[in-house]
Amino acid sequence: MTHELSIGDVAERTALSVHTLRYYERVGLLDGVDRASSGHRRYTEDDVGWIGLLTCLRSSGMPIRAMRDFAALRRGGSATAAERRALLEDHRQEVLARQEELARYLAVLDSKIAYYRGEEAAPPDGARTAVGAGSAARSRGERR
Amino acid sequence: MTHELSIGDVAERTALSVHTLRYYERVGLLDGVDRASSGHRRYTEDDVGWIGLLTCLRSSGMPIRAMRDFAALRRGGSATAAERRALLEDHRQEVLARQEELARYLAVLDSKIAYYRGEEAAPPDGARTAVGAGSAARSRGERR
DNA sequence: TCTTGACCTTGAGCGCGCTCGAAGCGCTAG
DNA sequence: CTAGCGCTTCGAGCGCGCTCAAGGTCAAGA
Repeated sequence: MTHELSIGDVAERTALSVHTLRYYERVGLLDGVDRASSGHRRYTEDDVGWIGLLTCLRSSGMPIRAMRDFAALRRGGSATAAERRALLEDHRQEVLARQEELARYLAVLDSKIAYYRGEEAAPPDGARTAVGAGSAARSRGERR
Repeated sequence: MTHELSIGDVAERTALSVHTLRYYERVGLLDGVDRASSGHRRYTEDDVGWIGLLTCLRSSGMPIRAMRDFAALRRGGSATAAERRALLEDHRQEVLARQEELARYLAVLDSKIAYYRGEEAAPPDGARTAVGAGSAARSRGERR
């Protein structure tokens, strides 16, 4: 009764486009998706679950490259469980760091907004108000 | 005594590259940067403050396009204060929403990690664990 | 005097993550 | 029978935010 899912079905359920699903497969995030005799992809419930996890990683800011590594480990089976866990824990730290960073920016925004409300004194358009600047330096791209 | 700053000085102080500073000017985020007789840019402390605010907006996920709008309003002087405030408040909401979203993904990650610790039962690699899926649908690009 | 280096402009290039166009096949409803 | 739709592949294209290369000017130090 597991009426194997078409790419369109999966697109609907995961809120990804069929384009993106095919793209994810191309770049190595999804492997071994079954095919019907017609050549059409047939996804299992497990595939959908895995795609859900991928979406969680992606939407929380993990780059495709790292997701690919994670997918590769998964291919390696239970022997790679510790590595996968480590990867997830690293990512968890990134997410926490990002949250904290956002909190700091929020504080800046709040003070700016307060200034515009005329409830607080602040310099004309944003001197002094900036976050550390020398603090968190380089990189990363987030998404959603 | 306000020894006007060169682009290199500002790059150092803002942790942006000189390329980025020139790019920001090109796309309309910074206007009317003074020039020395040599044609070299000379930034004021106020410029540095404004760039700090821009960096805050950018790093908290505001796209360049919206920043451009904000810069345009600023050009409009005090008459646009209310609009600028509204823009900042909208952005504040975005940041809050993003934080909450990250919190949800964090919960997923935590349960996955717990599973890998063998402390919790979870399906083989991520069925069922996904966030709402039909919830927050489209868009946005974040950064840092 | 010569060299170095920070600056200038213009325009091209890049990495990322999709997104789409073209051409074609196959199932199903009318 | 045929129209239409959803699927297939392959490769190109796009939006974003930088980033860099080329070629030139200028000013200070060895």
